[in-house]
Formats: sequence, structure tokens, C-alpha cells
Amino acid sequence: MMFALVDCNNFFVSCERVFNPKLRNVPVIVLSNNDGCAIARSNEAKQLGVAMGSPLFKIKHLVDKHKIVVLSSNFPVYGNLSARIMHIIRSYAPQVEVYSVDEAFINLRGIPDKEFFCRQLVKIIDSYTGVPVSIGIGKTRTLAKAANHIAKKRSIAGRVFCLDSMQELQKIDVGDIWGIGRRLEKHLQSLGVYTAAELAGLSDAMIKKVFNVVVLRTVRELRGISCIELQDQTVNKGQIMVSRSFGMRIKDLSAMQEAVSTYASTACIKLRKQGLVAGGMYVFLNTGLHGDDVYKNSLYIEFESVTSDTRIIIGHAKQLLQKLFRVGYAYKKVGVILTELSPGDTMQFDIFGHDNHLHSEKLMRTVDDINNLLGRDTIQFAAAGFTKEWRMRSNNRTPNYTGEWKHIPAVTLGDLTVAR
DNA sequence: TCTGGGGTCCTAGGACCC
DNA sequence: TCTGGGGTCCTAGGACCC
Repeated sequence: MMFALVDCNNFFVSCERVFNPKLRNVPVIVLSNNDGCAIARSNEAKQLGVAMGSPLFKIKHLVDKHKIVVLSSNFPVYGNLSARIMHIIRSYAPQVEVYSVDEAFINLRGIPDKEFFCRQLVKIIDSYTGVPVSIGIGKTRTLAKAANHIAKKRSIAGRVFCLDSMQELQKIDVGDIWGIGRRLEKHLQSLGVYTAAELAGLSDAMIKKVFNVVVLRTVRELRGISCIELQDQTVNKGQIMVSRSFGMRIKDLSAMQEAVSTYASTACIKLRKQGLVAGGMYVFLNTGLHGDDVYKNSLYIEFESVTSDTRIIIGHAKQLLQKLFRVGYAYKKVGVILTELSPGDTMQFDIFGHDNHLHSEKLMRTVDDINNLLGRDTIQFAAAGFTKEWRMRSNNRTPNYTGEWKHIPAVTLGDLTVAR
């Protein structure tokens, strides 16, 4: 068994560079929603010492000193490029699991020259999309991950690395292993385990006693025993969450109601896009978790019958929020989580509500169709509000190059400008 | 006062991932 | 002052059953 992990290099930054060549060869970072933390960094920015996830205010001095280009995240564009890349991978590889927006596992079984295949794939993705990718090859998914890490870290020519010698594990820090996070790394180090090779050498009994089965699985994968198969992606997700931090603090219930209605509406769109219905919902809120006057809470409701009707779900969301809301706090965030998801075509009908249900499905489909055709929020629910003053910060967002006619780049002589 | 052993189900919270 | 969003999986502990 052999797996490959295709991973885009500095993905969000690479996407921005596809549409703006001026960003090449200069330090660039892309911020999280609400312009909070650096979640993607160009190699130049990494070298300047910008850590993954560092809050912008903590790296302000580096940004100023080295003139780092700071961009807000532009997820529609990244999602679009991601879909193109995954499409290319699927058209060449037999079995693919899209693991995240910028990563995919490939089962290499049946491919004769695996390294050659991967080097070709790197070139094809590069020439079709302009996004550089690296590929790691290994006997298990965990080893493919580690191989990918090496390919990037050592700037391997051809950007493909095959981890076929266990000697390599001695050079990999235990914290760099997939599945070993900060907590486990510390714990392992306190036991004298610093490298992947040392972790792989621990006894099963010891790991099970001190840690758990998840760590044991990781260790077995390091030894070359595949424990994590490629996932069947037709399986539904367990839940759908939509939540954002506000661009400002909110004290009044009405603005909170707008926000929760907006997120509930977005969650319903995601739900219907996957052909699912939900059986229940959480609403949660908090004041931000860093100050002194912290309040956080959540509530759950089980729906009377499964639904994907935005009107019903907004109604429940507002009711839950009303119960959670305490006057006097300055809120930073609210969110909804839809749970108990099941396919819409096998749903159980409320025996009294069948006609209502057909009506609801028709209405929602019509709303979705109109918005898909004419742009999102062509029709929206009034409860979601129109001014949305609480909207998150996004001060340096690039245009929606791939999703809006008026933002499509126009090439002029030699340089690139944006058509308006 | 004494008050077992085994099971299930649910929830909250922790840890991890990108 | 400012510190993301969206997920999954596992475990511990409580409630409840016989």
C-alpha cells in the first residue's frame, strides 16, 4: 500500500499571487476572518519570523519593518482554485480523498512509477492553475504526511519526496507528526521522546496506558502499518456550523438577532446544497474569551420534525438566542450548529405537515435557484438585517476574481489590472 | 448502618486537524 | 484596543437500568 499527500504550498498566499504577480517574491500574509491572525504566510514572511496563527497586533512591528503585504482572507477565490486543483487530481488519480481545502490523499495502488507520476502531477497542477504543490509519498497516511513535510522543509527538487527509509524518522521532531499537537508533544518530551523514531519505538502497552488509542494509531502508522484508510466521501458530515466574530462588540439583542439569523440562513444554504435536513440545532454565544467579564453559553433544541426550511430554523435560532442573551455583556461572537443531519429524500414526515413540507421545499428551492443565478442575497430573509454593522472586519480583501463578473481580471499591456 | 456488578446512553470537554 | 472558523474523534463522568 502506498499513499501520496498532495499539499498546496502556502495555499492562500499562492492563490493571491495567481491573480496579482506583484505579490511574488515579496513577504505576504493572509489573515483569518475578522483580520485577526496570520493563517497563511509566504516563504519570505516565514523567514522573517511570522509564526502560524500569530495575531496581527503581535507581529505589527515585523509588518512595518519589512513592509509585509497584509491581505484579508478571500475564501470564495480560494475555494474556487481548490475545486480546480481537486478536479485535476481526480482526473489523474484512481482513488482520492480531499482532506482539506488545500490537501488531498491519493491511493497510489496500481501506479507503476509512483515518484514519476507525482512529479508529473506537480507540473500539471502548476501549469493549469499557477498554484505550487508538494507531494509526499509513504506506506501510510501518516508517513505520507511526514514525507510532504520533508519535501517542503528541504525544498526538494521536483517537490516530491518518498519516505521509504525508517532512518528518516530520526530527523523528524515528534511535534511535527500528524496527530501530535502541542499538548501531546510536551507530554512526550517530558518522557524523553523527541523524535518520530523514538515515538515509533515505544511499546503498545505503554502508549495505551499513558495516552490513548488515537496516539496508538499514529504510532502504528509510523511503523508502516496502515490504520487510517481513505475515507468514503459520500458519507455525510455530522454537523454544519456557521459562526463569525463581530467586527465590533455588540450589546443589544436586536443586532445579535440579525447576526444569528444571518448565520442560520447560511447554514441552511449549506444544508440544502448537500441535500440534507437537520433534526436539531445549537446556538452559542460569547463575549470573547480574553477579557475579565466573560460570559459564554449554549442551548440545544430538537426540532419537532427534520427540516431544511430557513424560516423555521431562523425562528428557533432567535428563540434560543433570546434565552441565552444576558443584558450588560458586550458580545463578540454568536453561532449556530445544525446537527442530526440526514438525507432529505429519506426524511420522516410529520403526519400532519406533509403539504406544508412540500410547499416549504419548493419555496426553498426557488430561493436557492434565484440566488445561484443572480448572486447571493438577491433574495434574503429580512430577519438577517440589511446594514449588518456588526459584520466582521475585512479591510484588505482582494476582488472576487473567480466569482463575480465585475471582478474578473482584465489583462492590459504587460501588467494586470482589474476590470470594473 | 449496610448498600455489587454490569451495562447503556448522553453530554461536556479536551485534543487534534487545517 | 486587537487574538478565525469549521470540523472530527475520544474520554470521563453522571444518570439510569436490572
